[in-house]
Amino acid sequence: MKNHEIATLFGRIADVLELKGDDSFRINSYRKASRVIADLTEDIEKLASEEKLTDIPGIGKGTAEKIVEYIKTGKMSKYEEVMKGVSEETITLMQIPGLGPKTVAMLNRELGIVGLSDLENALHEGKLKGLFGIGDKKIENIIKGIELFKTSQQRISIGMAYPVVKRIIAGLRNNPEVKDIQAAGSLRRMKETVGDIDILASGTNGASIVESFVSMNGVTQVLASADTKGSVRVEEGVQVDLRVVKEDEFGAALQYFTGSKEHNIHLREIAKKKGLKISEYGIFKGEKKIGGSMEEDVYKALGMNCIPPELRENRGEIEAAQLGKLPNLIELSDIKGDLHNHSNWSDGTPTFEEMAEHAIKMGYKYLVVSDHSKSLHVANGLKDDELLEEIEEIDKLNKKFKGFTLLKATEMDIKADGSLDFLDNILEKLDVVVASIHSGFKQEKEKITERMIAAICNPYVNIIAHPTGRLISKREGYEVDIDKVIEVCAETGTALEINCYYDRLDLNDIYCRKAREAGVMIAISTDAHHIDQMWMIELGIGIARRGWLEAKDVINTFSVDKLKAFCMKKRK
DNA sequence: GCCGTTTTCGGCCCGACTGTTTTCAGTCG
Ligand SMILES: Nc1nc2c(ncn2[C@H]2C[C@H](O)[C@@H](COP(=O)(O)OP(=O)(O)OP(=O)(O)O)O2)c(=O)[nH]1
Ligand SMILES: [Mg+2]
Ligand SMILES: [Mg+2]
Ligand SMILES: [Zn+2]
Repeated sequence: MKNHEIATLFGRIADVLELKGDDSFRINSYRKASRVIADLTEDIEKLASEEKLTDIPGIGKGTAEKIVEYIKTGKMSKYEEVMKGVSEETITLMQIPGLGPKTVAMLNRELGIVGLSDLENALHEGKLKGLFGIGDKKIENIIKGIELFKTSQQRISIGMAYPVVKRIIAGLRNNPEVKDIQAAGSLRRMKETVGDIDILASGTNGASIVESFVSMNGVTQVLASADTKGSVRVEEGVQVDLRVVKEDEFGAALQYFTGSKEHNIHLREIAKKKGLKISEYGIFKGEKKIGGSMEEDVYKALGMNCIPPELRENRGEIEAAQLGKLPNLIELSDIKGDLHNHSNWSDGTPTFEEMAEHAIKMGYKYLVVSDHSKSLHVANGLKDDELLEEIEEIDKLNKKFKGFTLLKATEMDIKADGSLDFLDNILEKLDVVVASIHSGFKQEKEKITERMIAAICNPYVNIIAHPTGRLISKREGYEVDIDKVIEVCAETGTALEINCYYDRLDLNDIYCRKAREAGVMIAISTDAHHIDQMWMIELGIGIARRGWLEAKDVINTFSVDKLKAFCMKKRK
């Protein structure tokens, strides 16, 4: 798919136009186009051939033409044109905190600064002094910004940020000045990666709260500290921003600070058309404040139900809310079991007993034991006789439980040649069959898709695990025609997994939404190899909610009998 | 550059902080 390339090009055009001082609204349009294309689940070439490009909100005549040109010729003349005489390095300079397009352009014009090393040299030689609009403090700021830029890390998985934010909030609650406190930003929206951690607190003594914040354990660097806000870096490397507001502003501030930016802008536009004004301080009619202590005030004022944070990406949730058609999103308490877990029979650490004990503690009614299969030597995959033995063990153990069942399963390898690791005479003895790809990542898209489809068409295969194979911190997924996979899953009654492991989160939110729209059932599974990974089901719930899933779309909201029936149905 | 049941032209979210700013531009969230 060329989606990613085209989105990148529009983003670049926006950057360069900004540098050149072009109209900010036009720049915004390119940014918006870039974003909607990146979010698209359809292949943009397909949409172009059907002349449906301008149906996409944010894509008009101009951008549509540029897309078509790129698809036809592999080039976008607007891009080539604006990039003339501009270096990529110069664009990167704008990422330095405190350095915006105006300053970078000026430095380039006046001192011929192209990249970071030029800038550092110029600073060293004191060349910035005396330039228009640059004083000592500005220079100081740029030096700090460069340091911050050099040491800042990439976006991290929400799974890494999650424990950090829990720890910080628990710590700050010890300060009695804190009335209300909650995570906001991308973390509250459960976005798969977060750029920073945003926390909102309320109370009258902001200084005390910020003081607790910057002096808490784990802080390695204090980036800012004032009466109503603080910003630190913690030992995990991530930046944490705290804002403190008055109690009666908490709702409006939480709405603002949760974002997303695009969601906020869209809401504010609607408010404006209704003669209202929304800001982080409240909802206003003229001078009069008409709400803002509760978050839902903001949505109520616009005639909407409160939109769940996970949906707030400006991907149609505002329109749905206006029509009263928000989905009834799945919740953690709907989950009755975990559908992908490893024991010490393959590469996991827990015994069956330990797994069951923990599952029961989590309120589950069942747990799927899905150890690896024989081809996966590195993971100590089970051979036929070992799997048969495992089945016997589990059957024995199950007699001890009341209202809880360990389900017999395998995570069967889909081998590089497309064949499966067990024959039907083994598979028929299992309750659930999970299948997944662990090899041949570099194969052609057609080949990988073919392997996947073959597995999906096997009447014993119920769930395809980590369907794209991506690892958030390490690699893109393998090339697979996800549209085709979704289509065949829908036809065959095969479920797709949201793998909850923090570095996978695969399916992601947008594929998940797409699968649901196609009528594919979803399994939310942790793929836990240790007991202490089972909490990650919370991450998967976040992804599911971002994918607009309701409880009825998810097979592990089913009772054990209904789940078994779901699996058996395919065999008939 | 995009968009429209009050508009096909004239808008496009709103506010805080900083600096060398004398009335505001640039940057950020
Ligand atoms: N109204 C409005 N709100 C904004 C704007 N920029 C940021 N916000 C709000 C919404 C964001 O979710 C929130 C926190 O800002 P962040 O830069 O931390 O963004 P966010 O957490 O969404 O993403 P991140 O993962 O940190 O990159 O502030 C803006 O330009 N206008
Ligand atoms: Mg953030
Ligand atoms: Mg932030
Ligand atoms: Zn697994």
